[in-house]
Amino acid sequence: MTTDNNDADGSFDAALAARICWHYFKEGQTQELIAQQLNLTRKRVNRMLGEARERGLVQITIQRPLGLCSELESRLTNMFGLRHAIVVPSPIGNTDVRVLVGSAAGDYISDHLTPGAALGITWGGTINAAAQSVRRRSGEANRVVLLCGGLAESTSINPYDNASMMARALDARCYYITAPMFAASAELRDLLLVSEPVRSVLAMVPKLDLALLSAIDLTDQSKALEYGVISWNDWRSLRAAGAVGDICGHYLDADGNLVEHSLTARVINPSIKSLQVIPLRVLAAGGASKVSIVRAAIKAGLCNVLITDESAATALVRR
Amino acid sequence: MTTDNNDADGSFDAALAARICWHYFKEGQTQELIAQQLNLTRKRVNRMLGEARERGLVQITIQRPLGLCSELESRLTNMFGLRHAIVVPSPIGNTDVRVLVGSAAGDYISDHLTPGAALGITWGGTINAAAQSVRRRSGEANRVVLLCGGLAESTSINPYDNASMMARALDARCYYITAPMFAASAELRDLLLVSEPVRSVLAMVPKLDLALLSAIDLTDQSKALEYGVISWNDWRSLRAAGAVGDICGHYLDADGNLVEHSLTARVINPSIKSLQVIPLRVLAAGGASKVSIVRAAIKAGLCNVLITDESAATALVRR
DNA sequence: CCAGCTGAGACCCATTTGTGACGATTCTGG
DNA sequence: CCAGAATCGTCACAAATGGGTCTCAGCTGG
Repeated sequence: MTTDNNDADGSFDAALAARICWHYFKEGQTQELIAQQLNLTRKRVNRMLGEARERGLVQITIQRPLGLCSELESRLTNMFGLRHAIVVPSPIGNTDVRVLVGSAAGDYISDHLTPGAALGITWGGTINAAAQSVRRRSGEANRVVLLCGGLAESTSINPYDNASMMARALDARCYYITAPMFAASAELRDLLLVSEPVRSVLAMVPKLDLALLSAIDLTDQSKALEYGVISWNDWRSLRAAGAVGDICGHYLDADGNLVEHSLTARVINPSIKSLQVIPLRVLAAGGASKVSIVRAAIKAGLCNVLITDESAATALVRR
Repeated sequence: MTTDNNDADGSFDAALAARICWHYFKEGQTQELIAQQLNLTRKRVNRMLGEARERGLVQITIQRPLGLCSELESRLTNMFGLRHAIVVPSPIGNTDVRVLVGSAAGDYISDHLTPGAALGITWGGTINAAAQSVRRRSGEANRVVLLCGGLAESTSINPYDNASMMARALDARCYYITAPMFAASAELRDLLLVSEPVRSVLAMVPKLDLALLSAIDLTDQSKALEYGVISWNDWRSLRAAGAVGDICGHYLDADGNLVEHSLTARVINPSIKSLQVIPLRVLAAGGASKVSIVRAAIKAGLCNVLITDESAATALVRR
């Protein structure tokens, strides 16, 4: 009874969990019965089901289009000239909208990432959720490129974490920018950009097939602020300079123009141009706080596929 | 609030159902809360959730490989030289094994049917379940070809029904053999085989990319008998002639050889040869009663991908 | 016009599920 | 070997779920 955990995780019997999930979700049996048959306690079955869902071992897909949302989708597509728009219902409970949008993003990736294709990703809760809900595949020679530098201080959500999760789910080779998100000085940044291995990873960006981008906002609910990615001071001065958020380290104002700021000279990221030539630039962001930066990103040509939620979509199509 | 039912079905609000499913499965809210938010009764939400699952509007996928089964899978693959083998847990309740195997078959189709590809299918409960659980797609120019004739008397599961469901799920053009499964006489069969439109549909078969085949057994639990597809007399004489079942109307003995019988001269179906050249010949069949015919099908070169359940797989690898 | 049918909501109840408390068992580090 | 921690099973209970019945309104066909 070998349990080959290809997950880098010791204490979780994926084989057993999969079997339990099968009987529960596919066969529709009761947890009690499954426990009896498998010689487990009901409690155990219950917990493993929960854990399996959390780990994305069971994937639940809802047939699109999602009705009401599809009208918003076509209006977004037409209004902004997008390739695709996907709108999911806004949470009615206190669920994190990022999980929902991310889940839809994972589905989108699963459907549009062809074998052998290269995927660029950024970081954040949305991307994290996407990685969790992307359909597992193996042996399709995909590559994942992380489009930003790392954070030394491990927050709950770390770029390297995001990338590694996504790569694991896709059985992809993963390329990291081995540099901080913000270099200590502009000089250091310029140095790092042209030095290996950062240079060659950044050189991959224009050849990516698909980029999964997230939007960092600069509202007072900004996660970047909460996680301490940017200082309170930077937050204030960025806002003062007109920035409404950033895409992959490019700070934009409401019209999609680049904002100059002391921080922008220290960011280690792919150039705007190299992002703009990626065929599918998927921006996944939901919630009211992301509306401005999403609109800016579209204007800046950084997004031709939008995945968002109903509330943000409604705000976007107004005006 | 337009409800565009592209399903050929009046009384079912797919948009609403999708929204309910989203809040329930993705967001994890309670039926009560969803009902409140959407101004529905809890009962209604409950019923729509059930209906949505039945209609395959929500798809639940469990990350493969399914542990214990994966050992059986590799043994099957090696022992019979298959391209793939997929083994799902046998039902522990009184669930129909065909639904489970069919569901796995639907997943397989979803993963392996490339855009523009042509899919041949047969009929039966397994295929029905597969059609229900295949991931919906649209605009991918797939084609579905039904590989057998029809049954005039509408049983609960009719070939034309299966084909139409599958085609609808894939947004595919569907090609039917406009002839009975068994012609009234051998002469009529020969006539039909060379006459339009039967001839040209059969001519498509060798060019199919993927065939989803089911196995009809001749045990005393045979569904063919139950549904009255073959008479009790034929059943007896076919068994007496050594047949253990049929694949797409080709009756085989335990070693995979064709069985001669008065019935075989009246079957309207694609030739063995034309089936054998299809790159992916997926046989989906589970349960103890199918073991012999599955083994025969593999020997006859009618199957290079097998989807079955644990009990059948165990029996197959023994001996 | 009315008996009968159908579908939907209201209400009710048995089952199933999620979760917390508590005690037993195993693991771990000294 | 032992103390403490972590894990796991048992029990209990509240919440959530899935069916059932009942009733009523609207419609149907005679």
